[in-house]
Amino acid sequence: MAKQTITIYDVAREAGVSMATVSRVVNGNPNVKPSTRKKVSDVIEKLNYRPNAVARGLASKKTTTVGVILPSVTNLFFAQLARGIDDIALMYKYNIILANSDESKEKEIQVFNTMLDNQVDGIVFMAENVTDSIKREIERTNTPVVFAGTANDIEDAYSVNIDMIAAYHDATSNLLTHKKRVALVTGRPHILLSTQQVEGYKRALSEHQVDFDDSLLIQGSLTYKDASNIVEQLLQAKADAAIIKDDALASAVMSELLDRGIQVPEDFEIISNDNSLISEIVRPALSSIQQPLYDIGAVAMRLLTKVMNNEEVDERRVNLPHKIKHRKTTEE
Amino acid sequence: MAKQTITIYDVAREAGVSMATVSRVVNGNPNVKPSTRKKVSDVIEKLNYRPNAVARGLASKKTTTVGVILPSVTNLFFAQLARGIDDIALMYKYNIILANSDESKEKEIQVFNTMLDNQVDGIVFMAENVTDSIKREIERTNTPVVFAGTANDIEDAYSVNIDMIAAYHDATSNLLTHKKRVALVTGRPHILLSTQQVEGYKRALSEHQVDFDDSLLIQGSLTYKDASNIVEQLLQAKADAAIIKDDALASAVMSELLDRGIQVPEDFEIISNDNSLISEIVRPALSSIQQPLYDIGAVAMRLLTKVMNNEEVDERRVNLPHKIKHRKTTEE
DNA sequence: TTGAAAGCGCTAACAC
DNA sequence: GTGTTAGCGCTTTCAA
Repeated sequence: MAKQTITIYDVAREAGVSMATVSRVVNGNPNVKPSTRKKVSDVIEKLNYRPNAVARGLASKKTTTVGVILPSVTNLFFAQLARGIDDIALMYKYNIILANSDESKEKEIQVFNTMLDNQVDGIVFMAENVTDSIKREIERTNTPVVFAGTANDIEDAYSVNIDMIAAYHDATSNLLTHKKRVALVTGRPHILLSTQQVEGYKRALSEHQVDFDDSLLIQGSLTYKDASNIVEQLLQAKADAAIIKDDALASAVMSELLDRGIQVPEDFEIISNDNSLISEIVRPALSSIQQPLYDIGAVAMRLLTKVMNNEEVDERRVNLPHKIKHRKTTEE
Repeated sequence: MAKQTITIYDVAREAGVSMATVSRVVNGNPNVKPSTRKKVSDVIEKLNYRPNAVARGLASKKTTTVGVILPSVTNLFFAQLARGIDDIALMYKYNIILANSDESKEKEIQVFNTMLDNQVDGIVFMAENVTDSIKREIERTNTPVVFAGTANDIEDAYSVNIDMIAAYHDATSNLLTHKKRVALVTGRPHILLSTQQVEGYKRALSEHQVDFDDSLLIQGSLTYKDASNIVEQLLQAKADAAIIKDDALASAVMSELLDRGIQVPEDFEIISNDNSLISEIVRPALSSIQQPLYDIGAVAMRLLTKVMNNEEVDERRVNLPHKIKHRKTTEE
């Protein structure tokens, strides 16, 4: 037997007031006499009334929920960002709809639109890169969108990130103090993120007066399963150090190197990029570019709350500080 | 300037039909003449009409969204489950609201109720253990709930899992073929999951005629940061093998062991339990209990769709098969 | 401080 | 096949 859903009308009747009054107490509207507030509250308690968020959403045109789109929950990089988003959302009493895009650009657009259908008040968007089609969707809607940890060059976009060029510049410079042939292993070429990383890398190179060597640049949709091939290329190119795009890949590469009797960091230094759990667990522990992942998520969500409330925001685009965390795969 | 939201009414007027007809074509109701279907579809296209899911939810009392509760997105174990859930939800056209409980039992109840407020059609619930208070909430609602990968002893609950007792029995037996002093590192005592794991462990022990030794049982809210303490205890107890509750902890323990010059697997064998990415990446690669995580999630979601549609389900409680995956931390 | 009433955008009988 | 209409449960003017 289905339990009866109890509505605002039931509460009103039972308390001997109008629906409007019940609505007011539920929403903390101050214009209610304390005694009637008490009376209504008691009835709410007694009847165990819970407002229907869907009806509320329809009537008020606000759902107090925000959508979060990320490539994959199993990707620790984005999962960390999600934590920051989640905490701040909770703090500002927004609900979260989290959706995987599964790294598929079609699904990305689909979940984006599903969120709009569900009348989310705003969206935090994360991806490895921003395609033109998703750009178009974002422009078409009035729903505010902020990018978190996602390279983008959209003029007036809300975005929080680190200065990726500077980060890769720093990592490269670090490596260049002990090593001669520093390789760079990034994601697919032509996407903005890779472009930025390569740019930082090249800047450091030229500062140190070393010529860019094409064979030291390895790019692609690489996962840890490609480690063996990558090591092959690295060795061929006589690399003695590398910056590697994520922790899983970096540790796989390191293991492969170790298996071949190459000492890390003596013969080969590594700087990774996620600074996830993995970097601490493997031996030797991975030195890593340290992005304030949680903070990026948190700041992005905070920014979104401002936009949703039409508050003034001074900077649409914020860069948070990064560091190079030296663990055991770089020399002192 | 806000773009005008266009409604079903606009489409109806423009197409010269009634709202009901528009509703019918939007919902694929067959009772529409092809020619008018075409006409309406064209207008929908032209006006770029998108149905408001909130209004639909209110009118139909179905939101076609399901809630997914998990302890943490950064926990790879649950993230894997979430993937399976997500894929099947997509297949059956359900939207997902995913919420972190942050391993807090209060937040767990809060997100549970928020989901009910939002009129989800069903919930997939994941946690390390099921408290009485969440049990009570689940009983209070008519919204179907299925447990995925979470130990529970609720009589008539929908639940998909592995046979944890058997899994730990198998792991222990395996270890016992080469080693004498097999330790067990589990989560907090007194929760059902740990109880099951200990039971499987003890069964194998007695089958192999070895007495249970209290000092070989290490329990608590352990994370990889506790590795050093755990190794201390392990060594003190003269353990030469261990089953360890998750990959992060297992690899941290292994690193600690290695640091102390103890050979794995020669001097010490390890079986881990998540079978995540981490187990493949670390060296030596972790042998592990292999749970069909993705499948557990997928089957749970499939089960939920049946319950939501009032379809017959023959088994409320399903156990999926597990395996012991031998990598490099166990002897052949 | 409170209530009446008109929607929010859609679905689902029911009638034609 | 198609249209009419009464809600779904709530918020929000507006008036009192």
